Amino acid sequence: MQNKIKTVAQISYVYLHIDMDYFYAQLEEKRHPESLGKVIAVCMFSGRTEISGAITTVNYLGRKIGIKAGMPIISAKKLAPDGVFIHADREYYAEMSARIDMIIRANCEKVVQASIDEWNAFDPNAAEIGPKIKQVIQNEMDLICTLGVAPSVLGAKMAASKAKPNGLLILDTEHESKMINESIVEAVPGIGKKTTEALGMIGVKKVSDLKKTDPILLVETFGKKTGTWLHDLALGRYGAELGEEKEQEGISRIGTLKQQSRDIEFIMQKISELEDDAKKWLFETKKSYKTLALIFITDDMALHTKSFTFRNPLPWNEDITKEKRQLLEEFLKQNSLEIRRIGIKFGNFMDLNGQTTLF
DNA sequence: AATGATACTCGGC
DNA sequence: TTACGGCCGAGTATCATT
Repeated sequence: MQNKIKTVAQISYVYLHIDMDYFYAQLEEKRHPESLGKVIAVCMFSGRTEISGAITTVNYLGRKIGIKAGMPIISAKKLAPDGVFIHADREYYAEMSARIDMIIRANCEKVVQASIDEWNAFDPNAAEIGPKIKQVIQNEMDLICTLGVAPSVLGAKMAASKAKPNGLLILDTEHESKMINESIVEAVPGIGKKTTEALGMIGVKKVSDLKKTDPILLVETFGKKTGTWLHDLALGRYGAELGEEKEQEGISRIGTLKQQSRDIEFIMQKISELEDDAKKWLFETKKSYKTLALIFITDDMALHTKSFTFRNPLPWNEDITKEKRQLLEEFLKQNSLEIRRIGIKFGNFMDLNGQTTLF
């Protein structure tokens, strides 16, 4: 304890993860003061029946009584008969997200937006900047969020997960590896149900258990990429890079049919509506695409896709009636179930000379 | 064996 | 016990090419 002046190298707290708490529902709370003290859930209504649809986000009051994203609205209403159920307004959420993005960019050296309500950032002074960002978002937008600050991107993200809602957790190298090692493997982003189950079979429950696991076994079980990554995790090699901001790789629109159907004209009609909307985006962003896909959700809720890649990129206004119909007919030939929801996706963006638009 | 393209499925919010 | 949206990127399977 002699050397109290020793500076904990600030360079070790370089990454931030910023996560808006129950983002859509929090925004709607502000617009619906009558929801104060109540469950508020943001919903996507399919238009099929009065209440058919699913929950997108719910506040913590709702989560406490078991309402979750993805749940049918009718199930949620049974759990919270007095809850406030709001139509999703994605445009508004995107606007608010852009404002938060500006606040974060004004404060950090490097920023990558990870989703509509999540950011990763780099700054040598992350430990000082983190609390400040939280305060500015609170003051300027009246919104709460959770921040994690740590020596690695992974540590920052896991710190935020642990601290939410309305939290701030700053970890140095030692506490970061302690937190990660003591976590159950499922808490690590990138480890889902399947990997968790497979790890459980070889006796791995916590990240620290990975230390006792033969790396060769990990590679044999999970393949080179995942196996090596898991071994690195055990050794405390979390990887430091922030990654590059990625361009959007596709544009898709999905909708629910008024009733389930196998009628080609009826389905083609719905596809055209969705196509028009997606093409607006292609036009506005000046994208040409090489891949066209149709997305089918059958009566049993299973999702299927059929896609077609053109030899050359197509401009937004090129007629693709023939290809659409072909994909639909092919699907109907291979599947006997009725279609409940239908979608269209344009992807594999290129400029018209065939150069990729992604870096 | 590694790499890349394509088609398709899964999972998070 | 069922019920059920609309996106996105990541992951996986398969095949051709090197």
